[in-house]
Amino acid sequence: MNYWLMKSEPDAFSIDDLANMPKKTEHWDGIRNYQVRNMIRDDIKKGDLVLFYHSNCKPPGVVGMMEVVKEAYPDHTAFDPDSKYFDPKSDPDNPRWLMVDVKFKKKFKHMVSLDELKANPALAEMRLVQRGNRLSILPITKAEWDEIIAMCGG
DNA sequence: GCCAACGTTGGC
DNA sequence: GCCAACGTTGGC
Repeated sequence: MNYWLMKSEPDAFSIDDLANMPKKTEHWDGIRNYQVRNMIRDDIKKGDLVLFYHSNCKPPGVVGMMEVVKEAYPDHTAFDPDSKYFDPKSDPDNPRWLMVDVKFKKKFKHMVSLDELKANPALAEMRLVQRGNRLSILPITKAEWDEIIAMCGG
């Protein structure tokens, strides 16, 4: 069992949007970074738990929890010329981009803002709070997961 | 294979 | 809207 953090801009797709999906489940599409693609391909497993992070908003922070319910499969938006994620170099016979499906588990009573994450010494090693981090999916240790769950008020 | 130009992310 | 960080592209 691994732990992850996934970022989304709430204007585009928020935790409430996920909670309102049929079966509270959606595919996490649009990943166009090779490091993140490799994590999806190799490391993200069914049953893994994921923090939902709202980025590029006020305030940014962790707002809830979800679970991986389907492991890596081709990201079909790469083949759709009308999609903003269209990538003409992704061959349907050898897809370059992958995605997983995630299911809503819980919205935190108290969102854990980026400021709070940065202020907690136990989380100083998280890549999220280090400068220059731009990956949209990050691995989280069990200790970090437990720390953040303790901060969110359940 | 170097590296400048360019595009994107995301906090502020 | 600014801009630092940094990944990607493409000329050479």
